[in-house]
Amino acid sequence: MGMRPLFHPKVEDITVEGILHALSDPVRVAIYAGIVGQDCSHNCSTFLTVSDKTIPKSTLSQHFRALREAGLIRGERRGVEMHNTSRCPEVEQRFPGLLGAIVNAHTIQSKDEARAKRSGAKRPVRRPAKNT
Amino acid sequence: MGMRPLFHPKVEDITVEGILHALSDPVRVAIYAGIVGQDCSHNCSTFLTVSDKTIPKSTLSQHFRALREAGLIRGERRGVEMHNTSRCPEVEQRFPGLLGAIVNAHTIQSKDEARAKRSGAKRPVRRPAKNT
DNA sequence: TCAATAGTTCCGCAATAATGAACAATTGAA
DNA sequence: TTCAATTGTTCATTATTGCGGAACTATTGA
Repeated sequence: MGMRPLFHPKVEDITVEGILHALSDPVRVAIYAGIVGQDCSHNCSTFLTVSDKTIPKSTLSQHFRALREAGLIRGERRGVEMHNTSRCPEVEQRFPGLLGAIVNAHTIQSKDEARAKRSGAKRPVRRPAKNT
Repeated sequence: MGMRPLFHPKVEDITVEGILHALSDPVRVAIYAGIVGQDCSHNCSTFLTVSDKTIPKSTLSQHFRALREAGLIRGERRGVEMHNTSRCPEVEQRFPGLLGAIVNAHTIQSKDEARAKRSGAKRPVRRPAKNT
């Protein structure tokens, strides 16, 4: 079986559920934040490890697919590697303020976690870890 | 086994992932929107059907639990039934603008869907349905 | 032509989610 | 008190989704 062509939803087909689901995963937000951060491109292998955890490339591939199919990023094959860009403007047009609020919330949380870690507190994580 | 006491995370333990995950489910956003809408209370059985689909009560119970444990709502036993209130203010304090943006985005999407339905278009749903 | 590089797909197993059935808790009536 | 009705929860089973190793595809450069 060959590789199927990359699917990208049209702006009007992007759903809130899709976006929330895509960004409810720590690895995916990390990836997404990375892509949004440097608004230029970004290829996959930049994200081989997220928060001290090595993500297998097959898993990474799936995560990128999830982000793509949620309409959050646009992927383009550039020779042997991928060129990923954020679709922020489009999403912003459809759901104003949504992405900003999410990214912002994540920033807040990261700072909190950093502070908690420094003070040695072991905050219980609500969303149960998926595997060990 | 008796019924365990209802668990509610402290504000500072509420996570973005938790919130996004909780609200990435159509049934749960519907429930949550209902509770936020009439800012007074709301009991479970008001939500027996969501978008032409009857949700079994055991499933509903789990959904309420998910919302509770994500820190989105507060549940209180009032005799035989439940009294659910939104924890909006608290969440707003921790993640300003987040809930507003999500609810707003959902409103936009609902209107789009209604318009699409009127014009008879069958828009593909990106986030695949979980069952059937 | 072939090795190296970068991602993707396939597939088995693990983790999550849905839900019917049995159960628990509270209320009100007899 | 005792019991039926009501409301929600828990358990057990099944279905769905997600992870990740191994094999594969596609492209580039030597």
